[in-house]
Amino acid sequence: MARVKDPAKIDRLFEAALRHVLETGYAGLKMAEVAREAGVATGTIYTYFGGKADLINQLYRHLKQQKMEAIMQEHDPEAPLTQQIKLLWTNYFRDALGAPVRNHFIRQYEYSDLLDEESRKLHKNSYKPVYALLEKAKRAGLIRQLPVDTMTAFLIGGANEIAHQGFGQQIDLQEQDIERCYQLAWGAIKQV
Amino acid sequence: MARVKDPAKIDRLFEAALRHVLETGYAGLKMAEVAREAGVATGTIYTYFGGKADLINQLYRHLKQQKMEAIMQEHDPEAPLTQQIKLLWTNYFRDALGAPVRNHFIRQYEYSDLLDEESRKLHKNSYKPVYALLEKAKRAGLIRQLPVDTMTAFLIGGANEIAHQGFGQQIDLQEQDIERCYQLAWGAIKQV
Amino acid sequence: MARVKDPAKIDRLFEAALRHVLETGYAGLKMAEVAREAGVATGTIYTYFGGKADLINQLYRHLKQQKMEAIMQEHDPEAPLTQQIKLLWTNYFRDALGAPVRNHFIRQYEYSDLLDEESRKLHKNSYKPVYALLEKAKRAGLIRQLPVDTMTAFLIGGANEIAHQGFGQQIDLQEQDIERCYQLAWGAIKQV
Amino acid sequence: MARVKDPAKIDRLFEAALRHVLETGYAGLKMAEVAREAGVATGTIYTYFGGKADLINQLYRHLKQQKMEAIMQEHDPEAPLTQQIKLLWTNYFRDALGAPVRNHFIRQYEYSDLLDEESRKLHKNSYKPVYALLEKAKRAGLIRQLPVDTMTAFLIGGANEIAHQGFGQQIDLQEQDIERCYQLAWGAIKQV
DNA sequence: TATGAATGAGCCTTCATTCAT
DNA sequence: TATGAATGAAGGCTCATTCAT
Repeated sequence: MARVKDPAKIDRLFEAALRHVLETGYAGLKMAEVAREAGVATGTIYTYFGGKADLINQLYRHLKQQKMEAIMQEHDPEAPLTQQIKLLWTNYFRDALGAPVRNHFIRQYEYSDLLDEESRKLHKNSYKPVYALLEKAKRAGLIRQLPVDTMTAFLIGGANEIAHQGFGQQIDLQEQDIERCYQLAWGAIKQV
Repeated sequence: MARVKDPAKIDRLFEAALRHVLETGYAGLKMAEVAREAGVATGTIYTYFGGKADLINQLYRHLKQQKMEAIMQEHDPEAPLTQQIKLLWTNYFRDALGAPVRNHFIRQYEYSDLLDEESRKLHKNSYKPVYALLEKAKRAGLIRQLPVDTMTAFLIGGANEIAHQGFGQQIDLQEQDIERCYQLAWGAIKQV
Repeated sequence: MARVKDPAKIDRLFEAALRHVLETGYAGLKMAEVAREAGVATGTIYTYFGGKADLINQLYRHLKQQKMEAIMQEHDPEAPLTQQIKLLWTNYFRDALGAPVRNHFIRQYEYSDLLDEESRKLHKNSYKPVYALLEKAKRAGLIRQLPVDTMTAFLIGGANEIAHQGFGQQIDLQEQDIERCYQLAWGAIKQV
Repeated sequence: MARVKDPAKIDRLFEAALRHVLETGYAGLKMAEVAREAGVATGTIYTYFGGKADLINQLYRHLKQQKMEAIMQEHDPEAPLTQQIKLLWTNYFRDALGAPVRNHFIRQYEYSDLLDEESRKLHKNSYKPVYALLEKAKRAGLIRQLPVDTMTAFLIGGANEIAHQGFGQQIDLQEQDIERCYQLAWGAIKQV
């Protein structure tokens, strides 16, 4: 009988929230504006979300999940390790440049104390497959014998930096540019 | 004849503002709280700063200048290029880890539209010496033949990433850790 | 589907604003107090008015329109000119004494730079019918051959002065007093 | 030994206060701005005046006294009554047009509750000579047999109105204009 | 006496949230 | 469930007054 919650509204609310929260920050984000841009009444947000903090947390988890899926795209655990590393790095890089707003948001809130328990858990788990892969590669002597989190930092640091620098601009990398960038990243961690 | 403006107040206001703005964001930063923590009355802030935006801009320039000085510390333009690069990178890395709050703040506002003209100019100029150095190294065939901004991204990306991950935690790197990290960074850009 | 805007609130806000603005002046008028006296929350004012300046402008136009209607009450453009003048003057006088607060407010803000374009236009237009009537009377030789704005000043000056002096007191003029006062006003402008 | 209060500063403070209080109202008047325009430090005002209210009261009395002197200029209690009335009216009119700012200020605060006892007393006394003169003229059958305050209202109302309308503009009345205006005023009260 | 930095109460306005419809 | 008017707490900034110099 009663109308049911409308998933399309949630998406529109997510979009509107994301569009603004990076420009204004959490405290500057206006619920009324999010509502207006999503085409719903102010009060309606509270049917879908517990409040501002909940909206941001749900948005975080929504985007984080998208990003994790993007990175694991076509991943084959049976493939050679170097190939797996390259695929994951390339996925990460493409995603960082292709969805800079989403990635900027995730980085911004990753370590903020706005995130609730559930969001934090998701974040923590997101590193696991990468760390596991690098541990294998270490044992295989393919990469340097350094802590995996350090090497991860250098792998994704360059990608994040380029995304950060190009934030707001149109970036149009060719396949060969990606290949070159990967060589930089790989040059950093590969066993010498 | 009257009380004279007290520069120490400015420093205390800077400290208090920095301490809070990263936790709360610009919109969440409360002038009254900054004042209270700096040990002055609310209104006193406005004797030293034009308002919230001006406080943040002056803070940005203050910290950016500190960072630029830290990076150029002991820099010798006559030294061998590889040595110069290593010194600058090491300075950058030490600073990123040693003053994570300051660096986080700078990165946060670097591309925000809160920065005024003067602040933007400072930011723009900050890259010049590094780019110039890398151009020389490229011509000397010491590093890859890639755009200097791309290589810069991979140089500082790892450092930023580690600082970002370790934000809020106590990081205690040994000299040899720094050396190892530099090898990662240098491995990324060095001519193969 | 939601609560609907309540025009009665506007009236209550007008009343409260008028009650205070003459005592305190514009800068001294407190929005919170206006709201409290109107029986609404502070923020509610901003549902109906753009802010303090807008509240005062809308109040001005509201009262000015009331006053204009009061003056033109029962005006008959076909009636003899002297009769028209007498009617308008009497209406003006009755209104000045009967609604001294309203009239004081209008005079106070009439030439202030708080008035926006729309309010100024209203003010400007309000003189037109009186000036037109006096011009006709001049051509008919009924009144002195002097500029109509000068004569208008003497017509309404006495009325305003009495209202001004009696401001805050209870004035209870009899019909014959009004008649006598009109004789003073008419004595000033009538052709000798 | 100690320097003594400087009368020139008082004048400059009066001037600055008068210049602003009409534009902004009492609550909008800024002590710091008055001080700056008078060329003294903010705190110095408090050497000369007890505070904002005292500044305005002293200013009122200062200006009121100036005005009373201007009106009584060349007054000769032995002269014929009609001549005395004409002189006082003319003085009043010239003063209203010649010092519109001063007169506007006086009118504005005349009935405000900002005035202290001393100021109120001065105001009350200022009417006495005019009322006495009109009483004599009434007894002599020169003017209408109406209350003197009513007739006073019509005498000065026109003058005030013209000053009010011309407020802020340059008014340049010729001698003959003044004569004509007096005829209007006299026409109102003279015995018919 | 003069200065102007310092104080902090106070006010306009905003906006997350609630609730009558 | 959807709406948007209503609420009122909170924050940036101002400014009369004080006071150290």
